[in-house]
Amino acid sequence: MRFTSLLAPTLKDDPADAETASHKLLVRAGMIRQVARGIYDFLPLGLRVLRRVEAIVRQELDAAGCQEILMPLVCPAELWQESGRWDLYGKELLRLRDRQDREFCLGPTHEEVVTDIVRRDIRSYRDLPKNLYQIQTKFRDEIRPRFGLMRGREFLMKDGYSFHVARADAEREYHHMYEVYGRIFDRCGLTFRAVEADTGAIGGSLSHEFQVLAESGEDAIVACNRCTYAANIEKAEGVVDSAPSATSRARESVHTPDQRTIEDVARFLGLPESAFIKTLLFVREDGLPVVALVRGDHSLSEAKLRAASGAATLALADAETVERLTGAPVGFAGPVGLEGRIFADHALHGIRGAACGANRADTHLVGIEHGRDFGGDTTFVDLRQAVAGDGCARCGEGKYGIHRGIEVGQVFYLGTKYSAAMGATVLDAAGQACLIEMGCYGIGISRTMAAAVEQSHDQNGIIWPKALAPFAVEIVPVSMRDEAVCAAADALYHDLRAAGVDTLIDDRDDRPGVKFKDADLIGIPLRVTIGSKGLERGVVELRHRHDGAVEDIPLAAAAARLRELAA
RNA sequence: CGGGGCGUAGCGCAGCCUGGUAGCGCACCUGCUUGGGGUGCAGGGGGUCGCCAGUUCAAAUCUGGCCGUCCCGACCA
Repeated sequence: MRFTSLLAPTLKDDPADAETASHKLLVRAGMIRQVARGIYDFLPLGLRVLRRVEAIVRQELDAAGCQEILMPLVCPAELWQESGRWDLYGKELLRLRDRQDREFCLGPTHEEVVTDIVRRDIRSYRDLPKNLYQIQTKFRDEIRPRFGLMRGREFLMKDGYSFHVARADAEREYHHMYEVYGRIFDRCGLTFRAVEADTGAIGGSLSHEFQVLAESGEDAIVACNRCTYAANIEKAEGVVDSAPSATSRARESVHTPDQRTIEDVARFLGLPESAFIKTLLFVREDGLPVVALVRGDHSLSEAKLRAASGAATLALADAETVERLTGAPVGFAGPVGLEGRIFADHALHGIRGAACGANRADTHLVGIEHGRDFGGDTTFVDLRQAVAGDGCARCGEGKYGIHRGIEVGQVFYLGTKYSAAMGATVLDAAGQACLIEMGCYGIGISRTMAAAVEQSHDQNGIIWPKALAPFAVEIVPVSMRDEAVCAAADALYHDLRAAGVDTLIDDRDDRPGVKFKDADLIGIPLRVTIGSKGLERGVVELRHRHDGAVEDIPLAAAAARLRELAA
């Protein structure tokens, strides 16, 4: 490709609306442009990178026995109503009506549609297993799109679905996909970790996320420093020392005017935060209130509460609901005498001498004791969000460290959630109808592109991993007005193209400094500079973007050398 | 949805407080110059100042509403 025919509008200044490295650099390098909030154009260079990620994903999936299909972006409401997600998915699901006033949505994921395919056309266990995937633009009307491609509303995603008769086979496929995902992200040149994950609203029972490690990541993940255990923080179980056991004492109520937060009340009463019972009220999607209790110095993992309470979604109760449930304004809730489904973290089991809200305005209780004052109808589960330094729940020896990650892929074992809701069955060998066992597997293609930039850039621009770079080699003729330089650059360009090396030649009539800056910004791995001084000695300069290493190579051997390096 | 910021030329910004002919840098066009890390000089084109209403002799500037966008929070296969 000649630079003069390429649309690559590079910018000197960071765009004012960009925060993260990938957002700034992808815009500056002329790869993407924002069209609307969370919606982007991909310009030629950006599209090339996107295609590279796609190609790797396709190759690995096809090699793993998956088949590519393409499902519609616009999906009929009926399918979503059948699975129940039309009502559960919330505003993230962009709904629209056609001219006949029929309801549709823009598909944010395709479990319903793919299950519909399978139930219509697969009748027999002999037709299984199948693993179907698509690479398609998705739309989710995110509450808060941000960070450029990292959390867009419209984005490119690979979503795949597996169908088996036997659960054991389905689980084997899950582990198979887990391996394939590792190969895909390895080939992309990314540093990542596969971590155990919450299954969230999509349901199912087993899930891993593939997290690209980067400071700017939106997710927190914990990893043991002794064993291989790693998990999303919302899922990770951590071992914590139990609270210093206080002596049992009589329950009494104390006047705590306007002391609402644990921090306030702890200071007011002169008690450690760990002596408090934090009481949080939520409302399930069906309106049922759910109460969570955690120790005052701990944070609640909503994902764990969601799992424990069997909720598809949970929302923190608003002030009005809190008053209705506790009879007190926000800030004075406590478990004593509270009705409803109550879940308490293990750390509260056997607690004594604790403090909590009294369910009365400006009042707290002290001397609270598990068993005596609360706990009769309380379910004790793990609700606490792990923190750095917690003991590892898996090996029992290591400690947790916390890392930031960008979720680029996730695999789920779904079981029969969708096949049951939508009646997807096959006849087994005995002629019995049985529900199909499903798995689903996603990769954020455009997000992977952004994650690569987050992980690999410097002050001057992007440093593309070889496998994702828009071109393998960039040729920079120092001057377009020097015939010998132009001839040599052109010859090399043609040799490389003939050898199948993706090559960009910067044939703009610009100063060399301009070309060097743009080359660094765009981030092609290999740069060949051809100038009159070098040509006099029969050499050109080869510069490696990733480490800045520079070497002179004979012009005559340049094509062969570059082909070797680019392979 | 709650809180905050911003909206002036393609990009980055000043001007707004204190109303009076719309400016700077980059980019772009022309000429010369320069040619191994964003050359230098000279000339030039380009803006209904987000939109609508109001106040005023006069609004980029003051007031109200709306829209867009960014950040924080709630949320998130």
